[in-house]
Amino acid sequence: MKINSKSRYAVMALADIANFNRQNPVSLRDISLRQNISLVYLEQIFSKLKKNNIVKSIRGANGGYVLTKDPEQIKLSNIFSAVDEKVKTLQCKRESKKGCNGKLTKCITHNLWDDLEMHINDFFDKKNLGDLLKNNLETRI
Amino acid sequence: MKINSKSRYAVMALADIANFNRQNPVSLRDISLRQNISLVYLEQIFSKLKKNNIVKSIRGANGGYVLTKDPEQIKLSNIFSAVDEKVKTLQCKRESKKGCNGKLTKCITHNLWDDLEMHINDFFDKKNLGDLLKNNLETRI
DNA sequence: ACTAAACTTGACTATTTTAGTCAGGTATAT
DNA sequence: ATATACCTGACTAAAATAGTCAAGTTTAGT
Repeated sequence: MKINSKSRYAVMALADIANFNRQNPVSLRDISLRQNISLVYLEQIFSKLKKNNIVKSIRGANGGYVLTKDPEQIKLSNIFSAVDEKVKTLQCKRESKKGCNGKLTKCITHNLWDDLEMHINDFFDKKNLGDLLKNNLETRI
Repeated sequence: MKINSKSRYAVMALADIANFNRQNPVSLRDISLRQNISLVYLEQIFSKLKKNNIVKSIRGANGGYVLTKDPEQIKLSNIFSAVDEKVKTLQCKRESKKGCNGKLTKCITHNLWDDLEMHINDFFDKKNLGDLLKNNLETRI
């Protein structure tokens, strides 16, 4: 089980913005340098974050990105769904309360994966950007 | 985030053994048919489970595999470590309490991934094969 | 008006991982 | 004997990952 780089970078970049400047726009170039993430890759990621209304962009010289909300109001689950990170532990379809893989009964491990999925999603739903900043007051980059 | 097929199959197959017969050896062929998993793939998986002392094999005609312990004593974390499933949400090294990616401070999201990793591992440490069987008494395959 | 800084978009690609297959064994209950 | 079952390692097609590349558009500042 791994977190993919898009999600990881998205969280890092947003935390960087929140950490560095909450008023003025922060340019991707700065984030790229501070967090050591490819600029062009960041552009891809921020395009999605913008579409999902997590950041807004300010164009032109001295432009950049700003958070649309307080860090406390941005849940990790919001960020992940924006960059298409999916927690998917079940192979068979969740909707079919019974019947996996064309059979009549639920597969034997169905409830287990379902449980785990809820567990992880719950975690992401409870953590927000603000929590990250608190955690890193003394060790921030 | 996904569970890979080796881990998923390992859990399914062990649950199948526990569910189907706790005394006599269960052949991979039977598991393959019941759970719809490739026989040769199962052989790969069981080779690892055996090395890690989760099952023992009985060779020859009417042979197969038996659990080495009660289902209640086989934790999912045991199974996963046997088939090399790793929960790895951190990119940087856990050991370095400070200092990620060659920098002097922890990266801003370090504690978050660390937290998540513990969360998931904890879950796998608490669940055992026996729990699976209980969950599936009425809907077993 | 110009221009450099900054964002935008979509196509493309090398590498790695995943999810297996294939071939050719060895061991043993009946 | 021999069929059934386990055992091992090399191999591979397909998908996902982690980006790069090229060619823009927009706009703040001068």
